[in-house]
Amino acid sequence: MNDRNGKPVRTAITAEDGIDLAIIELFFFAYRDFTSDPDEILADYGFGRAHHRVLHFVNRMPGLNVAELLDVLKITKQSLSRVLKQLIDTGHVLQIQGPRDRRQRELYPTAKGRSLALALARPQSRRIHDALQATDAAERGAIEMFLKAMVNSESLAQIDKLPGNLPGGDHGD
Amino acid sequence: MNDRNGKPVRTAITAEDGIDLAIIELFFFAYRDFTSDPDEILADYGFGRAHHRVLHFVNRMPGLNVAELLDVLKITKQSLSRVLKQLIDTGHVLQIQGPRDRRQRELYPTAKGRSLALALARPQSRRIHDALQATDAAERGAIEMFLKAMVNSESLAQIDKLPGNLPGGDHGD
DNA sequence: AAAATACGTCAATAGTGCTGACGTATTTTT
DNA sequence: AAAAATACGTCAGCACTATTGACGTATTTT
Repeated sequence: MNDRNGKPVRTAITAEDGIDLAIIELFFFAYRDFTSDPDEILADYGFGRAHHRVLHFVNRMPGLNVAELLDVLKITKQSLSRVLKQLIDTGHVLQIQGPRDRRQRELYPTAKGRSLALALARPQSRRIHDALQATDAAERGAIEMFLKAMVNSESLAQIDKLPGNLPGGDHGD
Repeated sequence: MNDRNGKPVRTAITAEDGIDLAIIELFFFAYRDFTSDPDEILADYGFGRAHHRVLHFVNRMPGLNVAELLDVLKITKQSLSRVLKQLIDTGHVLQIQGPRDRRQRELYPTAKGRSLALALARPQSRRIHDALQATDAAERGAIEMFLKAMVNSESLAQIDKLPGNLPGGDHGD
């Protein structure tokens, strides 16, 4: 049964195969390690990565409603509900009835939720800062441009809605 | 119960908080969209991201044994076992008894496994290529250096073992 | 008054990961 | 040769995130 499906391929995939392996692999390792910092903190609260994402965007767009949050995260409301419920029950997030449309629930962080969001962002920011220590402004621009160009246009629309992000800050093209 | 835990914070976290929000958020969206390309292909096979990772590294380091694979992926053997079993049962990966140490199982892709690995890497490589279209060599170097600097030193050791990656290719510092 | 919308929730399922425990084949150490 | 360590596989149970489908309620729009 070991070789029923043909012989083993003994050569490695390499750059000759026309694949940008270097960046594919760097991206994988970099993102894994990038998320490991907040993961450790979250574990103390019994939270996971989903809580982090919700908390982050509630802090970045206070007052957004549930539909808007689902749109940013691109998950279903059933997935969101448990995570959001836990964040509300633990006093990190508040729901306030929409002033114009009372069907809506506006989401806000509490002071506690703000504090946790910053604690989660801090090690990530430090990692970025350290990684950029010998980087000049032009290089940083190239890095941001690259990351932005890796994003789908739908996601890009979400990014441009975040405060402090100059819409159309795309220097390329 | 809505405001038992204090008042809503109505201001957004911004760069003033000393956090590099731009890159944190770009990294999140970029990685999510980067993985969405292979995810669609994997769904046709009933596979998930874990299968992708195993298949990728088996193709990049043919003949590696189970312990080495666990070391690269940083998961437990129990987590690996289901995923690896499925890849073997579907004829994408072969296990061959280690020649020197017969306790070991060397992992190789089949032609089918190689083909799928390339099919999964291709859209990611194209996305990278497109993102870099207006990028010169120096900028590309800065991007690779940044990604590499984002990685933990333990992970870096793994990267340097991959074929085609000049060990110590770190230009920084 | 009827239809659409925003949201919450119940139920079932899938994929990935974990810890702990145990068994077997094989190699290394004593 | 016997004992210990190693490499691997597997069983069992659990947690987190995400999915689809269905249904209910309050509210707004038509």
